[in-house]
Amino acid sequence: MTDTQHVGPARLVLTASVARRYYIDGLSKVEIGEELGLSRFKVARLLDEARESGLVRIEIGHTGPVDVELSSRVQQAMGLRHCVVVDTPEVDPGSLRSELGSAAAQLLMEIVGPDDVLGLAWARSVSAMSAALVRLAPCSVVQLTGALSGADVHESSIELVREVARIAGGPASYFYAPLIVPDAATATALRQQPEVARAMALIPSVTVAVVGVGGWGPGQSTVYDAIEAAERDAIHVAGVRADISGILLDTDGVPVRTALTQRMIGITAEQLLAVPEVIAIAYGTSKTEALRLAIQSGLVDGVVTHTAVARGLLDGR
Amino acid sequence: MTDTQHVGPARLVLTASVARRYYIDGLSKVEIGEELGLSRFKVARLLDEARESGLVRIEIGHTGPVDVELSSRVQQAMGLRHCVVVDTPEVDPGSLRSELGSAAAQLLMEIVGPDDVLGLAWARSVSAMSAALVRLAPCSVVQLTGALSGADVHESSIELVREVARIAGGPASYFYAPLIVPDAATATALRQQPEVARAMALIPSVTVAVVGVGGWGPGQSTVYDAIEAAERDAIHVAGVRADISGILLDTDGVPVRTALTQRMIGITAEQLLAVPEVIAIAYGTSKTEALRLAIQSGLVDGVVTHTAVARGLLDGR
DNA sequence: CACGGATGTGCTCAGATGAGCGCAGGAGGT
DNA sequence: ACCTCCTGCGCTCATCTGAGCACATCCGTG
Repeated sequence: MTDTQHVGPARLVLTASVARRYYIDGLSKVEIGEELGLSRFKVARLLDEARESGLVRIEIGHTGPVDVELSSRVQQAMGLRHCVVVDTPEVDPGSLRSELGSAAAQLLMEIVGPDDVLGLAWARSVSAMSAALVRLAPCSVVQLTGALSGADVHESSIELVREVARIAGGPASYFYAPLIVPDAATATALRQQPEVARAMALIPSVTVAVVGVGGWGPGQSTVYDAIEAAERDAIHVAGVRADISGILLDTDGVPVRTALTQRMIGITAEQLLAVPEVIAIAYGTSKTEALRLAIQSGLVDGVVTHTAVARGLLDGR
Repeated sequence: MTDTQHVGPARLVLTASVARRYYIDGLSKVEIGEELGLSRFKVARLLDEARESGLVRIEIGHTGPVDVELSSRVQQAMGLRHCVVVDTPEVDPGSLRSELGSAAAQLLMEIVGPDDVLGLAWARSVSAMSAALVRLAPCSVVQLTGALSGADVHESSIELVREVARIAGGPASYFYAPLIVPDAATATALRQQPEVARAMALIPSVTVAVVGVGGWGPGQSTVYDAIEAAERDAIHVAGVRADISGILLDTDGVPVRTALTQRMIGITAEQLLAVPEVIAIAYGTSKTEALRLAIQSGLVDGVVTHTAVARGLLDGR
């Protein structure tokens, strides 16, 4: 109850001595006890007291741009295998994207080995990641989705795959096709093209995939931005709230098949689920709920994001 | 050598998770190992790494006005039984004195028990201490030195003893005599007065003494300020550099007998040495060296001072 | 291909540690 | 004075932990 009950300065200093000897100098409690003429129990109790009273503070700190402590909390809270939270005050989407791209690149460099098969979905953030990659284990690189041309896109899905494969020094599997085609028949036809079929046949062998995440709203998803208003609304009415590189998730994070699904060339929800390690990159607070759904879906095993989104994930619970 | 060698973010976050589970949540290494699928050795190594890399920081903090960490360091470095360092930016001697008086009072309230016999030397800082005393175990209080009248002194040595005894609720032993008399014969005569002799006979029974410390220079020692210039210089030439409530110490911290010694009514160096616990109050950076000598003399067992002096003590080594 | 060094991992075993228990001394009520 | 509660202390025993060792793997070199 009385948390700040009065303790005299002599005891305070004694406690500090014990804490310093233990935590800073690394002595054992027995040694401290012998040195100061205390029983080891007394030493242990003083140490407990020191921590409870806040006399010793233990902090887990930043080392560079990633907030490891927050990363760790999000990882645990959301049940993720990997989580990297970049601590940045940046709000400009472009700068944010390149910072996260860099962090994702570092993560990839660390976790991808020569026996892995790396799958890349098309997303501006994945593209930003490739720009920050400086080396990579010599793994195969597989294209997961068709490309989507946009105003600020200088790289196509194919060029993304080829560039990453070049850095890795491994084989690349790619195909020329758009992510969205006008009708299901065209999609079916495209999928059956030998080149496309051969590339997509490799998808089940992918061990690490990198995908983007967006909400179902303007500016949050390149898919949303690429289709007609009527279809956007229909899909929203169907409950879709998030988009993982073309895979649409409803309000419960469950993948939804829509008319649009038929018209897309890329990895399916089932296939993505089968990938052992899926890393999602998400930036901008407006995507917080989309990211939550993506995690909830079980499709995503790792997340690269920034402080504001990470806080949102934790607070929303 | 390469202290900041490159470690990937995934490992960093894993390390942070382990550190959080261990230091914040208080799990054992075995539990963490089971939870994260690591051997307990791996967990231990990650924790070592975390501390070495500075990812976890352990700080011993301030609680109130005393800098417990610095206190503890000074205590250990100087081989003291007690040390209280008040963290204050204050430089005005009066304010400093009252802050240290308060700290010394708290220390005294803590360490004095009913079986102790408390001896008080005359010093402005000891007077400041009495002003901050709010309660005390019912111990005897003994006057150690005669009084010295000064410009800013409202309390005599006698009043000091009586006031502290009143707060403690114990018997007081005091005598009416000045600290310095004109000649040795007067001093001898005074010491033989029944009242003085009776009071001073109690000095050997003192278990805790509080004294002031000054350097041998203007404004640092009330003794220095109270005598003639010629005598000051002679004593300085004799090597005296510090003054513990009338006991003069040379450049090696060894008590020196001078002509002045004969003329003082108060505790002797031998008697002070015999007191189990002598607490010295010292403030002002100019007294740093005097305090060091006082500690070196072996007469002083506890110190109450402020940050600047404490730093000086440590750095001077 | 053999080699040595560097690195990462888990094992053993002695020593350190934590949880809970019982005891002693003091405070306060009757 | 007596009792009881409460706090602080050290003990025991089962568990945890650290230091050092042995082994596997990787990697560049001769």
